[in-house]
Amino acid sequence: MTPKKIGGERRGRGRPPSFDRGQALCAAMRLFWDRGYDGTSFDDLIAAMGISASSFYHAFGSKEALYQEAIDAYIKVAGGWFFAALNEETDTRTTFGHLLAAAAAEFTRDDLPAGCMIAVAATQCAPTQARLRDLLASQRTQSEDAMADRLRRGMAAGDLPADTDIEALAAFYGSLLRGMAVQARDGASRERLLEIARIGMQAWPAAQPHPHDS
Amino acid sequence: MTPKKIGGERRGRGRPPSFDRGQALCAAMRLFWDRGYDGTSFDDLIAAMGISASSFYHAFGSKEALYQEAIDAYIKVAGGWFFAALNEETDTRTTFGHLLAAAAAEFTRDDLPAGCMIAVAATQCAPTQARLRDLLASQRTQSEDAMADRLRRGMAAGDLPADTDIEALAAFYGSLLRGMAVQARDGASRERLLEIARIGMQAWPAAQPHPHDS
DNA sequence: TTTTTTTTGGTGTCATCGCTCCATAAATCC
DNA sequence: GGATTTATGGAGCGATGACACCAAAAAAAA
Repeated sequence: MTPKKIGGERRGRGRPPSFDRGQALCAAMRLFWDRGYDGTSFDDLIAAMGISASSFYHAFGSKEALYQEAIDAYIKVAGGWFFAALNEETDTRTTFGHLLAAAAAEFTRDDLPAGCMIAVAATQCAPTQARLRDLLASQRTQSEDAMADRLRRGMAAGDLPADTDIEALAAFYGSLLRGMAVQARDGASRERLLEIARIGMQAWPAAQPHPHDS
Repeated sequence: MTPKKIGGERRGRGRPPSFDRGQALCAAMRLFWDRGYDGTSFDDLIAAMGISASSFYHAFGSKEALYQEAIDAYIKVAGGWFFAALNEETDTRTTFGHLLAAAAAEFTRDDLPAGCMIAVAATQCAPTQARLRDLLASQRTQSEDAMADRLRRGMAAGDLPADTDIEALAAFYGSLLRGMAVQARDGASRERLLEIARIGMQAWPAAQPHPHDS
């Protein structure tokens, strides 16, 4: 096979890879995203990545290791809009409104698989896959923690009533996002997801009545 | 093996089964519920059901056929509390509050697997399992339709503003329930789920201001 | 008792899955 | 150019997964 020039700079001794590792990883991510870990076979992977079994193991080690890399790659993609929305410089309520709207849009892109790669992955799996299950559950926890952090900042800024249960509110929006991801995978339209998001924002804690408020 | 007396009445000619079909199906349902379709192997199944491979195929036909029966059995279990809550004779808002609370309780029973068997099943799977995916998606749609029906009745009874988007509201509570199921599988406590449910009820449509309302 | 019907135990099969090995190819370094 | 290093192609391997077959067993029916 004709070796292709990949990436600008090349150095190091041996034969250069005939494929772009990043592109191959991206192809694997899409496949895992769409079909899950079990639903994606080794042969599916190397076909989609355009590489041979030996190159696969040489470059990625194992299916499970590749999956973990794919998760990391996904977090670079989804974490992009997720944290961008969370770190927006607006009041907390607007931030969460935008976060849900961004999710509705991202879950229904036509250039990527529907839904979220992590939201509902490995919730039902064999005991032998406990590692994957824990990995995914941990990622879900982390995204919820990020939302809780943002809510805490919001409370400090006075955007939320002082008696708001931050953890519960973060769990609520985390649940809603996961449910939206399922809807997306079942074929829900972007508009439908936006409606769900809009209703979800109706649950935003009402401001406490203050003596000096209108 | 000593043939066991099972069920009250026996008739028909041949050798009686040495196991209770209902119990075996129940054991399979629990396993599928906990581990999903892919995560449950043939050997796992016959071990949990306490029967041999030949008895398995004789009684259930195939793994996929058994899964469908297990889904039906689950619907008998979960449909019980689900439709009981939906058909409660109260106002619509109270009904949905009780529905979410019932889900929180049922998703965290200590005598059954956590979460819901259907909520997030087969959202990511191989193309060869399109049948299962469609089956599960259809079940999810049905439960959402049932909620929409109840909301429509509620609107007719004046429990909901006339401009309420019924489909969107049903999709919202459907999403929330699925998200709660994921939380449950990730180990969330019943109390946490109840908090999520409580917040979800804050999204209930506000009554339209009427001239003759207080 | 004999026949008929149904279930069971045990063994075998066939495909797939994830993975490994090794000889060879293609690059750099000396 | 030769040595060294890294990647590739291709063949194959052991385990598992889902399932099939068939003779024997256990019941009712004749």
